[in-house]
Amino acid sequence: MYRFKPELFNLDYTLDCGQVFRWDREGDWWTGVVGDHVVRLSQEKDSGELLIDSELPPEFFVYYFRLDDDLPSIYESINRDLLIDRAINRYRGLRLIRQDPWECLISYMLATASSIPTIQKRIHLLSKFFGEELEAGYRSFPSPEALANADLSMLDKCKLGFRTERIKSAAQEVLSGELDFRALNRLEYRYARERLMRVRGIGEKVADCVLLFAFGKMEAFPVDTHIRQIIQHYHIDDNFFDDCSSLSRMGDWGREYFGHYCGYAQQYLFYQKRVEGFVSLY
DNA sequence: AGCCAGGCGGTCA
DNA sequence: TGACCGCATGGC
Repeated sequence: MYRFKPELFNLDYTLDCGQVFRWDREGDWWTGVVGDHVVRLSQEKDSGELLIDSELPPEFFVYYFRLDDDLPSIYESINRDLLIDRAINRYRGLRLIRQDPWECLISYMLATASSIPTIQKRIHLLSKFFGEELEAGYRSFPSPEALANADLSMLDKCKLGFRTERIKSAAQEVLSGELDFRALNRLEYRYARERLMRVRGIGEKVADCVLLFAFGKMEAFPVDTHIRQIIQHYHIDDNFFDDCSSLSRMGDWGREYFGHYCGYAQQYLFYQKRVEGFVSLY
C-alpha cells in the first residue's frame, strides 16, 4: 500500500464513466483486475491523493490513467459549446484509460446493443469460465487461446447471444497472428480503423472504441446510441447538422467539430448523458 | 408487455 | 447511400 498524488484526476468519474467494465466500487474503494493483477484504489476527497493497494508501481498508474495527458490543454481545445463546457466542468478530472487491446476488443464486441450491467455480467462470466484465478473471487480476462479453443456450447453459457461465433472467430484471428495488435498500433487512425472493420462483428463504433481506449487514437469518435441522441437532440451546430444526418457522418462531424482530441469530448458527453440525460443549458 | 441497450451485417429500393 | 430487419439477452 502506498500513496500517490496525481494532478487533475478524478478516480470515480474515470472508472464509472463506462469505458472499462472490470472495476467495482465498495464504499470508498475500487477493486479491479488489470492484466494479471488485482488492484485496489481509493482517492482522498480533500487532498485528491490516491491510496494504492497493488504491487504495480506509480509509473504504471501514470500510464494506465493517462496522467501524462495535458488535460487543461485538451479541455481548451475541445470546448466548443455550452454542452461540452458543462460536461468538462462537471466531470473535471475524468481521464481516458489505456486499456489492453485484446481485452478491449472482446469487451466492445460483446457490448453491442447491450446495457452496461449486461456487458459487465458477460465479462464476468467469460472470466469465470475461461480466465485463471488470481486470488479468491478474482479471475483474469481469458487469453486469446482460451477463447479461440472454447467450444461454442461453453461460450454460450456466457450469454453472448448472436455475438458468440464472432467472438470466437476474432479470438482465432488474434491467436494466429492474422490480426496483429503491434502492427495495428503503428497504423494511422483511418487505416487501423479499416483493418479492424474487416473483422466480423466490428463496425465503425466498436473499431472507434478500441482505437480510442486501447490504441490511444484520440481522433476516434465512437458514435453509439447516446452520442447519436445528443447530436439529434441539441442540433449542436446547425451549420454542420446537414453533414451528420447518418451515423457514419456523425463520426466525421465529431472529428471536425472537436478537433484532434474529439475522443475525450465524446467520453465526457457520453457520461453526462448517461447519468443526467438531456441536461438543460440555461 | 414492450422498448431500449456503448451495433453489425445483409437486403432492397 | 439510406432505411429496415434479424440477431440473443437483460433491465426497466
